[in-house]
Amino acid sequence: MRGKVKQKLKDIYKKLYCAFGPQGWWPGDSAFEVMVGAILTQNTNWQNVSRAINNLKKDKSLSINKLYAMPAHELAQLIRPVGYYNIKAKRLKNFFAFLLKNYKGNIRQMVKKDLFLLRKELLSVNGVGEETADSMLLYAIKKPIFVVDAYTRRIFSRHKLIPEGADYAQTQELFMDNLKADIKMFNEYHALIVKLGKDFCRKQNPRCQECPLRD
DNA sequence: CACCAGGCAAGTA
DNA sequence: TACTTGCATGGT
Repeated sequence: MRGKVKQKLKDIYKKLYCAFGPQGWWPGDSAFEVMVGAILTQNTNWQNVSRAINNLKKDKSLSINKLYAMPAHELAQLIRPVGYYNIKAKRLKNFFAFLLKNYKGNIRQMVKKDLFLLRKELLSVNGVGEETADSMLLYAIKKPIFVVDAYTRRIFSRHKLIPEGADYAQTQELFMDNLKADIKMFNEYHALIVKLGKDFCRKQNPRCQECPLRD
């Protein structure tokens, strides 16, 4: 019975990968940039995040020391395109404070830490929730953890692999309990789910008929 | 015009 | 515990 689920998850991955190819996530020049992007992208599209990050680069302030020292209202203006810019400026600052206090601002020092201990620490930062924490862990410091988002729950509950209204942990367990902990595959799988969701599963999207998962 | 995008925390009952 | 609401820009 469980074997069927494993096979189904593998098949879906294969179909997505064949249909869309590797997505090459996460765009970013450094682990720090990826982590900043993880907070900026909350409930927003990547194009807007890209603009905000370009603003930070153009201002030569994309470093923890510069950003931590910058007044919140000034940071907020630079990240304006992402929306929710006031609250996200605070969230970034909370995260920087955490990074400075616990790791001397050095992300390399996080890598040694136990995965689930580190996850718990990240979740203690106000503004870092489960998806943001897992995105940081998988995409910034290459830990084997599966990232869940709204698309993941929608698509996999419709395919009856998780119950309707399954929570984050339950959805994550579907993948972590039934797939080998392969960092590269987790990376692509989540990105492919997002790609599928964006292109085929939006409300009012007539392309649903062409969905690669359709039988 | 409506609706959505790679969420999260705080408030309410 | 389980809903609801605020946060806000930019694309379709």
